[in-house]
Amino acid sequence: MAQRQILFFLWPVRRCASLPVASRFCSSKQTTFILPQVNLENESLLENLSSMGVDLPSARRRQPGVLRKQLTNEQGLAHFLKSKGTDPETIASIISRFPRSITRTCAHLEERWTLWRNVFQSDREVVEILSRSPESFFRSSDNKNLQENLEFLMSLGITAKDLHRLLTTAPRTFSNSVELNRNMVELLQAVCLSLGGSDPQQFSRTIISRNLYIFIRSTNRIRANVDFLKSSLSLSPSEALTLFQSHGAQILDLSHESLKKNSESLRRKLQSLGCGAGDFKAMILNYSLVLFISSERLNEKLDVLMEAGIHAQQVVQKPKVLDFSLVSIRQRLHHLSRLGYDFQKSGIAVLDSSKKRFSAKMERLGSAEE
DNA sequence: CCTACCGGGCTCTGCCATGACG
DNA sequence: CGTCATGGCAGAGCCCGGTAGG
Repeated sequence: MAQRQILFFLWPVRRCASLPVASRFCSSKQTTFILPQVNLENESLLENLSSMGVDLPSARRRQPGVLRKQLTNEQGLAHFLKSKGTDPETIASIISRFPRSITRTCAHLEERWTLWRNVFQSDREVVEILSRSPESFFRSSDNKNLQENLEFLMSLGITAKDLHRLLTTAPRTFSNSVELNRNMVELLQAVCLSLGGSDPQQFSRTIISRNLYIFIRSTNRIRANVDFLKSSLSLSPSEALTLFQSHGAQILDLSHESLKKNSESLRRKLQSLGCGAGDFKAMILNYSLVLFISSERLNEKLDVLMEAGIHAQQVVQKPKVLDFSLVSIRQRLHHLSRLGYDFQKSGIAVLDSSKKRFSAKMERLGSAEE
């Protein structure tokens, strides 16, 4: 505690203001000693925001500097958002979560909105994304970059539908610099070429379509994961090309440490169940998303399946059954065991089906007994 | 009727560090 | 120096149904 106070004293004043605990400390006599005027918040701005229902402590914690500005456009922003169909509570929430939004001019907002509307069918859609993630819309003030981004993304030849999915799912992609997005595409194409692929354009399109988060990951992460999967599974170039263009595209955005951890854990687990390196590889190639599941959860799922008399080999061949929740898996195993279902004879595919299909199957099995 | 295969839907923001800039 | 813009990170699944072909 004593150390924290010393730190506050040594830090520049703005650091204090970004910490909730310190705000009182900063406005006390200590502050006037360090920096007299500059640190003052704009009282009329505070009143304005407050009357709009903005959560001031939250705004202060996030972007303290905005509250000290003399020129802001909160009224213009509110009016603008309202005209697009945003309700007052949402507007307040947007400002509370991304205060810098009130520094944008009306002309800027109008322009940016028009650019977004190139991709979205209605104002309603944009409002939904805005209320979900104000930062995605407001973090950058560079409309020219946004324009170039749109042109760049379209130049990749991704379909209008995929562009829409991309920006609905990962709106931050819009606010990345074009260079950053371009770097990612170039990385993907380089990966394709290094694997002897013949169509790097198509390769990158496919990965983007299958992994909508790709642009909000760092190229370092993607590169590290690509290299790790290639080496840890000893993938041949064509195996790698196939994997990354199918379900493997999605596991690229796992944090590198998690990917390694989950991967090692699964390898050990399979080993303990009597499976070899070939089985490990086969399982990943069959359904690489098993690497998404945390090691504890995955181990538990495997244990539950083994206890039900299923062989590890069967799961290796059909890892998609691990895609279902533990609760679902347990329930289904319970139902099946009551019917005396024989997994060795009938396989485990029954576990990998929708609720509707599973129930229908149960009914057929049930009535067949009587 | 059945299964295998496949792809899609949901959703993923909010925070921090750092360099640029005035 | 303060503020802004930008890059990067943590966290860690589940479920549905179209369709081809037996």
